[in-house]
Amino acid sequence: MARWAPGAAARLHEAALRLFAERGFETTSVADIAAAAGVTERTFFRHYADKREVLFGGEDVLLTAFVGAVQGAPAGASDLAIVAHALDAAGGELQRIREREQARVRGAIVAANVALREREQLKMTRIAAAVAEALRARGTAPEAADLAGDLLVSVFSNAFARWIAPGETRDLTAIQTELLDALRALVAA
Amino acid sequence: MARWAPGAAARLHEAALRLFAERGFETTSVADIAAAAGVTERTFFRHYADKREVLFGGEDVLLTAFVGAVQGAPAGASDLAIVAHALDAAGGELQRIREREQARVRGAIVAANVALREREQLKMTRIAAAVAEALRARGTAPEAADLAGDLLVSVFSNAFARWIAPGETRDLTAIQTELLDALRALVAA
DNA sequence: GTCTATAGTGCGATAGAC
DNA sequence: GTCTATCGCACTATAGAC
Repeated sequence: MARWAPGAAARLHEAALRLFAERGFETTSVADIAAAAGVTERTFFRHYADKREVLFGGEDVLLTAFVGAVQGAPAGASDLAIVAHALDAAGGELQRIREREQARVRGAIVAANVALREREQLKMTRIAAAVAEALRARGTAPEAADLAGDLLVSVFSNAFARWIAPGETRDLTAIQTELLDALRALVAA
Repeated sequence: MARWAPGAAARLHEAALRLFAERGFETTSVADIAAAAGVTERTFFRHYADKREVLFGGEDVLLTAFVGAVQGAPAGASDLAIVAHALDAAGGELQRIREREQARVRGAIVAANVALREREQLKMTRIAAAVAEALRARGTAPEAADLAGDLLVSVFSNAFARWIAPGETRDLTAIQTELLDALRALVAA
């Protein structure tokens, strides 16, 4: 018999998700979450640097998927083709590991709180910077790489928001492709 | 003789800028700023909702300039032409009201701290949303409007970062025009 | 695991301006 | 009298230090 039940991080994550959904992010204290998970406040902060991080645990999965796809894109592909390839690869990966309903619950929690929206945007900015860096490593000019990174994040974020919108049933990658086409039309006009 | 010196908000802003530049954002407490401005902590929070806001006072000047330019763009202009027009108008306005050296000091403070970078990104996201809304009001399709708002913010942010980079002497609007051209080339390829 | 600094809120009291 | 800006104090929660 273990001294404590194992999987404290996972229990904290589950408890936090449930309490945030029920009572909101701000009105749920770290003490509440810790108590619900059967640990002390101190243990919460050992697993998560701050209260928001409990909702941003596996965030670098997405970043890694995007960067890996950029690195693995065919040689000689245009920057926009690389972006399209990365969106397809990472979008597919994301759908494999995250259920849409689960994403909807989390999305509603994040949307309801400014501090969480800020954290989400930081995550996306980091992805944009990492993609830009991966493009520069392939030889793309610095300015173009930065713009392409932002562009990828813009298409992904807009597509993701629509993917978790109520009533939406299309594939994430299908929405991404549609938005990328809309972007081409926008800039070509 | 007034009971207190007037302009508490301005004094707090100046004191905060100076102390953040000297000692960093995190290592400067609100009590330090308030003391330097000759008021109490409570007065700081009456003028600024939180510690970061003291650096984001006139933020809606930029948002207003962008939205106004979108609304004032010639009828029948393409979405990209409207974006280009708004960048020119708001970029010119920004240079009129903000000195580059002052922007460099503030930029260094913001760049040195994650919480401030998050706040800055929230500001840019709000601009993107407001521009998208203004475009939708002109009849642009929702998806295209959202993408165009992000695109405007991407060009502006990248141009602004380069404008305050050490050694840079070009006009903000010139950098914006160059980046918008780079974006056209990127998407056309 | 405990202790402490700091951010941020709520509310009543106060002193001038109008 | 009303309105407004400030003070002063008590309080909670986060987060880091020890």
